[in-house]
Amino acid sequence: MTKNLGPAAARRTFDEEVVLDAAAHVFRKHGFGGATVREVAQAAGMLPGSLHYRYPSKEALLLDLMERALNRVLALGRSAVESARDPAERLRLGLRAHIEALLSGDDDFYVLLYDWRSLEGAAMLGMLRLRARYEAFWDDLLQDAARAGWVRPGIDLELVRQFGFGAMNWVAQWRQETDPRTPADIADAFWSYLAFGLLAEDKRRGFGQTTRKRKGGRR
Amino acid sequence: MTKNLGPAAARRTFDEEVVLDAAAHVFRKHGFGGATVREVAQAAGMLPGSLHYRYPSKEALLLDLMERALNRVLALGRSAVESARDPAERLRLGLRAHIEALLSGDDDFYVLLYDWRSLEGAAMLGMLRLRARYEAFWDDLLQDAARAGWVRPGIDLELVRQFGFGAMNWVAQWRQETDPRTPADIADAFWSYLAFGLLAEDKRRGFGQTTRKRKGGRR
DNA sequence: AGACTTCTTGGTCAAATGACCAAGAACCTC
DNA sequence: GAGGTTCTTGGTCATTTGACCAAGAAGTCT
Repeated sequence: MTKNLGPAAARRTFDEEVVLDAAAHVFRKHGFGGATVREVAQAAGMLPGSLHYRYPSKEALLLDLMERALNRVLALGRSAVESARDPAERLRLGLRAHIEALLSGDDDFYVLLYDWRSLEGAAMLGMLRLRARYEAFWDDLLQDAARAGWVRPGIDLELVRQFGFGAMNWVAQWRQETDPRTPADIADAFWSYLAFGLLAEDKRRGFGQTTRKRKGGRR
Repeated sequence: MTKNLGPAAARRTFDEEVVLDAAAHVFRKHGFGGATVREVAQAAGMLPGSLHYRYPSKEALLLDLMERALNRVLALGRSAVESARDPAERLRLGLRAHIEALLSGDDDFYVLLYDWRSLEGAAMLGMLRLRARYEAFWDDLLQDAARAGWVRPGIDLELVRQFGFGAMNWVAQWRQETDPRTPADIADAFWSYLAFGLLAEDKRRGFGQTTRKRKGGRR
């Protein structure tokens, strides 16, 4: 299967992948707190000592894992989006990429989503910095769309990003393997709801089209 | 503070609340797997033995806790919604109630959101049944709106529910105590985005207003 | 106040857990 | 194939963990 990739270093990275895959699987199943290094080792096909040789602590595993996850979504998002110039289309493609990543079966993303609270101190800060890059990726997409006049006025783009993140990430929670909707179906439906809204044409009058009764001023 | 509510039974329920509050706090902080019964006991102001007297196991705590959480959101949602007849307004009020609950500081909801994976077997099934009641509450709201002609055709209401759940629940993740937006602000903004969509008026032509390229047929 | 129930105390117990390591096997390089 | 490096083995070790309990204290009721 995996032919000889060259000398030692290559196998080392390969091994690391295997270990992180195992960790992702176990952490996803039990949560970081509930998982044991022994089970990770077993899932990786090695003894606990061998795992310890590669990773000195459980937390180190979590860190590398979440970093890998973040790099992966970011890479997938960027590559998905680059094929289109149109800002709205780029948003749609980004949405697709994110949801397809989540539903690809890669356990990494679940750990990224659900074990955030297990990070501490510097580890947390590092992750936040990395996460900020992904958020910036989306903010760019949104701002490009807004600048090109695609977005109706009065919309808080940061709120939209969070709104979208929530909707997308939640898919990992509810979507079953047996669901007839493909990831792309779901993404496109989400895009359509988000872009056009739910209301029927004849019901769109009579409501403030931006938030009603604003409280604080814009920041 | 808490005046004598009457005889023993009252204090017992009060005690149980205290214990569940403590459990909610600890589970939220470390996750169910990472939390210890000792810490729960301490947070509840009692020795581990006393906690054991009330709850025979850690899992029993989780169960009661999640049940309480589910009953709470459901009750809050129902009561928020009953003041309006208009289907769109009822949706907006439901959204508000859900988000305000999440941001109220009640730890229960975080446990409900993040420790689902710690449930097993019958416990899981029981929770699913309870959760279904909350989902049904929302489906009713959505179907009422659709039946009254508020929703543009071709929209998958179940998908909309999940879409909304995701957006709402995610708020618990990102919203900081220092955020100038009130929970109601956020809820109303979400409602506006969901109802009207993001696109500017002049950009709404030329796209299929429902999902493009449907794959499977409608179920 | 006496009888009874409820709850707490302070601890035990076996199992699990994260971290660690000495000794040796496997591998690589020259 | 010798010498050095990398990795594995099989285990140890101090803690922590969930569960449990006998004995007594506190509360309740009549």
